[in-house]
Amino acid sequence: MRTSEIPDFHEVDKKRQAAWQKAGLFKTPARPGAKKFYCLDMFPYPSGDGLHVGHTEGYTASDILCRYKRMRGFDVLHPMGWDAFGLPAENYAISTGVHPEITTKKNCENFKRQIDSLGFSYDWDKELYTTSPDYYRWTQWIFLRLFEKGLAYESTMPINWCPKCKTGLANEEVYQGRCERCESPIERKKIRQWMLKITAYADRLLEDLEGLDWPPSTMHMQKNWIGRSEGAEIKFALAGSDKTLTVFTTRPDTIYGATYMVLSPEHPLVPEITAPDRKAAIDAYIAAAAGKSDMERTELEKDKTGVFTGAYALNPLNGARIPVWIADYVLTTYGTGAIMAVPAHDERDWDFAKKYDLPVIQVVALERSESQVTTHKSQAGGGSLGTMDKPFCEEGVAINSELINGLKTPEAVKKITAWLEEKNIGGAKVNFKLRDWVFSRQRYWGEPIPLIHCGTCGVVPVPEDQLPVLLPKVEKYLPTGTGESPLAGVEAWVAVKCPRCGGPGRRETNTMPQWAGSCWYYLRFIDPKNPKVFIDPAAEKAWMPVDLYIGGAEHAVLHLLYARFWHKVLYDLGHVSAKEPFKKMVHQGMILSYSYRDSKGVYRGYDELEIREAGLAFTKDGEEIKPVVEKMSKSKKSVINPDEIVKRYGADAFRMYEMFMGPLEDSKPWDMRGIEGIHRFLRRVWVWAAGPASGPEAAEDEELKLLRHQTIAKVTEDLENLKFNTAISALMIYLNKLNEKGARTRQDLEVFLTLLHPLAPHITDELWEMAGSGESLMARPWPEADQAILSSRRLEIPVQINGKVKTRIYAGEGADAKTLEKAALESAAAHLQGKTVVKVIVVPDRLVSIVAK
RNA sequence: GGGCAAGUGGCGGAACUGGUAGACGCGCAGGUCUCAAAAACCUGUGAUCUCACGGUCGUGAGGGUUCGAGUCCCUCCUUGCCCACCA
Repeated sequence: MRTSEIPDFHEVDKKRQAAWQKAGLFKTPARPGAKKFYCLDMFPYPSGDGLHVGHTEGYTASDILCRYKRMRGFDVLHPMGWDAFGLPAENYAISTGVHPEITTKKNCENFKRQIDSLGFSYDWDKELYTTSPDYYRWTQWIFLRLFEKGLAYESTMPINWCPKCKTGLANEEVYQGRCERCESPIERKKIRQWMLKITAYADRLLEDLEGLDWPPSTMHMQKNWIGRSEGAEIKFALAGSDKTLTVFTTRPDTIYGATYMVLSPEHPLVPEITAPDRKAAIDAYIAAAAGKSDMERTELEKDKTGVFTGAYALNPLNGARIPVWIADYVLTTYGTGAIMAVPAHDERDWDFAKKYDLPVIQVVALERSESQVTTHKSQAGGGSLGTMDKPFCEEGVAINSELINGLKTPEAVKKITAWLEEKNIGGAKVNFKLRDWVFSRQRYWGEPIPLIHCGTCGVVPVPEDQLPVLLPKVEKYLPTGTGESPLAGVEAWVAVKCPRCGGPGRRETNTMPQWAGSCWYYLRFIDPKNPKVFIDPAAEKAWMPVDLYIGGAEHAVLHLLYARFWHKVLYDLGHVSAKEPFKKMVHQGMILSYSYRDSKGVYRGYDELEIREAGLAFTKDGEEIKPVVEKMSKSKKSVINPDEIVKRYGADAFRMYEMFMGPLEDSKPWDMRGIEGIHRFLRRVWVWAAGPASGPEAAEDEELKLLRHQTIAKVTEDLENLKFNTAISALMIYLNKLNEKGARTRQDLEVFLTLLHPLAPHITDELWEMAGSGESLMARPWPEADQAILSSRRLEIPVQINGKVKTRIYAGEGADAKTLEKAALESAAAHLQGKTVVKVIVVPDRLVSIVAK
C-alpha cells in the first residue's frame, strides 16, 4: 500500500480498538504517588433506540479529557455502567411478557457495542448494572442504613391512579390529566408509601453548594428547589373553640393587616371548624379539589376560588375577628397548609380579596419620606383602604400597627417575632419548599425494599446476611388491581418468617424508584466487585470525590439532589470521606437537528433531499424546503444515528464534529455538511502525516517553530477548559501552515499527532504506528510549550487615530511604552499632518491609540 | 407570572480582565487538473461607494460612559431553557 493512500477510516477504527484492548490500555492504574483524575459520565438508561448523539457528545468530551489527563501523567478512572431499572423495559414486559432482564441485557449489549465503536476509553472491568443482585444488594444495604437512622418512614400519599387500568401512573404516563394507555381521566388515590426524609438535610444541601465548581444555573435551580425562607409561625385562637390555627408567614410584621385566613381544602381542621350552614358548600369545594390532579390544579391558576367556613380566628395582637376560608391556592404540602391573608401586601391575597370583596388594610408604607407615610396614614384612616390600586409587597415602614408603628420592616419583623415568642403563641421559623421524597413504587422492575412487616414486631429490616432480597419471577408484570406492586401476587415470596420473633411476616412489596441506583453508582465504580463492603474505604479515599461529572442539564435538580443526599448520609455514618460527591459538573448542550417539511406537509429525511447547506435543501423534484431547527424526532425523520455516521466517516470524524460544532454547553444543530468538513480535515491530516518527510531539522523555519509552540499552548489551555471547538481550530491552522510550507519534520509530526490524539485517537495512533512506533500516543507524554519561544515573537501592533486603526507597527513582546509611542507616531506621521496630538495611550503588546485634533 | 441564558456574515461559530470584529469550518463564486464529472488543490467571499488607491457603515433597537464598546451602564424588543399559586 502506498502510504499516501487514504484508508477507510472505519477499518482503521476497528484495528486500533482491537490493539488498545489487547494492550489493556484503559485499565485503571493505581500508581503510588500519582495524581488521580476521576471522570464520570452520567450512565445511560439503555433504551431500545440505542445510543443517541446527545449521549455521545458528553462521552466524547469526557473521553478527550481522560486521554489528555493520562498523557499528563494522571491515574485516570473512567467507568461506564447501566442504569437499567426503569419503566420502558417494564412496560414492554407488560405488553409482550418478555422479562425486563432479557430486554435490558439486549439493549445494554447494543449500547456497549456502540460505545466501543467510538473508541471511548472506558475501563470495562469497572462496568456495573444497577439491576444486578451484586449491585442492588448494596442499594438495599444503604436503604437499611437510612431506615436505621430514622430517615425512612411510611406515610399515606396521593398517587396518579387510573381507575380503568387499576394501576398507579408515573407523571410521565399522564397526558393532560388522562391515562396514556386508555385515556380515561386519572384520579388521585391515597396509598401507603415509603418516604425518605431528605428535608432533614435541607440546610446542608443548600450550604454545601458553596465551593462546588458547578454551572451557576444548576446551583440556582438547586437553591430554588430547596427554597429556604425565613419567617415566623403564628398560632391564632379560633373564636368559640379551644383549637388553634397555626400559619407560617415570611412577613409577621403585616399581622395587623390580616383580614382573612385561608386553609388548604385538605387541612385537618376544616371539618372541625366548618359552621353547619356552610357545610354543603365546603364539602362541595373539597370534593372538587380532590378530583383534580396536581396538574389541573396548577393549570387553573388564573382564577382563584375559595369558600368561607363560617369560622373566625382572633388576631392575637388586637383581638380582631378574622374570617376563615378554604381555597386551593393554599397548598397542604407547604408550610402549615394555612395562611393569614394580608391582601394589602401580597398579590395572591389581593386578587382573592378583590374577588370576594374582603377588606384590605394597609399596614406597610413606603419609607421614602415622612409626607408619604402621612398620606398613606390619612388614606388608611378607617381601617380599610379603598384607594390602593395594587398590593405593596416590598419592605417599608409599619403603619396602622400599634406595637410596631414607624419601625422599618426588618425591625418590625424582629419585634413581632419576639412578642409571639414571649406570649408563647409562635416564633421564628425556617421553611423549605423541599419535600420529603416518595421513595416507593408499585412496580416490578426495581430493587425490592428489604423490609418485613410482622404483626408483633412491626416493620423489621431484612438481616444483612440475607441481602440481597432478590426480585422473584412473576407471572404478570401489571400492578394488582388494588394498586399494589406485582410482587404482592407472589405469595411464596411474600410470606416469610419475621427475622426478629420468628412469627409469620410479610415482605414489603413496594420497590425502589429508578433514582435509587443512580444515587451511589459513582462510589461502586471505584470498587465494583467487592463482595464484603459496598466500597473499600481506602479505595474510596484514594478516588473520591469525582473530579469531573458530565451529563445532561435535565438532571440538574432531582438526580443531583438525591445523590448528594445519600452521600451526606453515608458521610455522617463514616462510610465516605468527602462531604460532596461531585467537585466539578458540566452539562453538555442538547444536539438539535434540522427537520424538513415539504409543501404537502410531509417530513423528509436527509437521504430524500439534496442538502446544499444547513439553510438550503431541495427535494429530488427541485422543491426548495426551508428547514426548522428542533429537537431530533423520529416522526420528523431528523434523528441522527451514530452507527451510520461512524460507518461512513469513522469514529474520529464523528467525535471531532460533535466537538467542533460549538461550545460544549450550548445547544446546537447537527449539520450533515459540517461533518464533511471535519472528514476533509482528517484526510488532509492523513495525506500530510503519511506523506514524505521534509528536509533536515537544522533548517527549521522560525515561523513554524513559533506556531508549533503557540499551538501546543492553545490546545493545552483549551482542553483544560473543555473548549474543544477552538482547540480543533488551532490544529487546523497549524496543519494549514505545515501544508503551505511543505513541512513535515519528525518533530512536527510527533507534536501534531500527539495534540490531535485525544480528539481523534484512531487515526493518530495508526499514523504513529506507520511512523515507526509500536506504542499508543496515549502512553506518551504531553508536549510542553516553550515560553522562551512564545515570547520571542514579533507582534503586530495596531495604531489607532481617534479610535480608527490607521497603521501598524512591529515590536518584540514586552517592548516598553516609550518605544512603542515613538514608533507609532513615526508610523502614523502621514495621517497626522495638520493635526495636533492631544494624547497617546499605549497598551503594551496590544495597541497604540493616538488622540489628535 | 417568576428565574436563568442568549441575540455577531448566507449558516455553525471565534474574539484574553474594554484594545485590529468575523478566527476555524460550512456554503457560495472563480480558477488548476480532466474528454467530462467527482475528488483534490489554489484564489476570493460582512455590506456599501470607487476603475483603482482608499473611504463609509457594521455585533437585536435606542441612548450613555470611554481615547476606544460585541464586551460596561440604562431603556426597549426578540428567542431559548427551567420553575410555576411556596405564604
